[in-house]
Amino acid sequence: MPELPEVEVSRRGLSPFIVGKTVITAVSRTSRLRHDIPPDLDAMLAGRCLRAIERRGKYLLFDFGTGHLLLHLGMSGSLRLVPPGTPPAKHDHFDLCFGDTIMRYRDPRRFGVIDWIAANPQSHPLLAPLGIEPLADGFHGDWLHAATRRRHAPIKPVLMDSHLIVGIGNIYASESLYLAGISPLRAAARIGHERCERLADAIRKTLLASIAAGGSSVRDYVHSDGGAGCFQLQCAVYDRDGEACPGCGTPIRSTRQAGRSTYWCPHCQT
DNA sequence: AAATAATCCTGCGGGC
DNA sequence: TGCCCGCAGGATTATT
Repeated sequence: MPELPEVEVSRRGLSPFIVGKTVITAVSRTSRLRHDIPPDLDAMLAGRCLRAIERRGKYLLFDFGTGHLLLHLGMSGSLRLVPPGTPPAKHDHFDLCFGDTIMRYRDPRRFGVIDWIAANPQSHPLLAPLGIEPLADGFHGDWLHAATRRRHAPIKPVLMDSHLIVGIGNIYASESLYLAGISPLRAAARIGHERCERLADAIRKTLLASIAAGGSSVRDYVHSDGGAGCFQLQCAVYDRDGEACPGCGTPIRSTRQAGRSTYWCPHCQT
């Protein structure tokens, strides 16, 4: 569910309320998400002060100085702050309890990840293979062009390959390609330099716009499912099969690529 | 090697 | 009303 913007908004929304505070206790209510949750998390975290919350791709890293709490929201995960004493609901798998608030992790499908990293986060097996950050300075048309010369798969699933670029999920892949005017079916290696420039810009714009849309309305309730109606920038093509393209009126089409739904305008995107 | 399918899990909406 | 099916914003693993 959450792509890079949702994770970044969660990071920004949570930070003012819990950075600088000390963990009273950490509570796990399930043993296993995508991987086993370390059973000794409470021992690692109790009494430790949260220094910062960082983000790498769709992962959140809670820096405690002595190590990092690694958290991934998977397909259905969300984080929120609740008052102490709030009873957990179904699928509320993990609490990070501070003196005055609880950061509560909910994940019905349990595709998420919670882990403790004692050493350098860069060397963690889930983080080490990750690709470039699309909002970093190094991500631009030149880079994208060079990185895709040997990729003959359609550009859409290539954009979603986290070993190449992190953070672009199924929604923003379709939306970015629409903004760039590039067909999701086009082989990545057959997109020229100028269009790679446009695509890199489109990705950056799409992600930043979504962060801005979510960031303004998140306060003590941080979520990624659009529950309060404050999230998710209006999509131009995603989930709009058959509707009129906002640019030219041609019906939006959909198909499946690498097992995921894709949406595009066959007139505006070539 | 690179690209696709199968997989982990629960919930929800549509069709009957 | 309920049942069955397919699908869901991720990412790894196995298979062609």
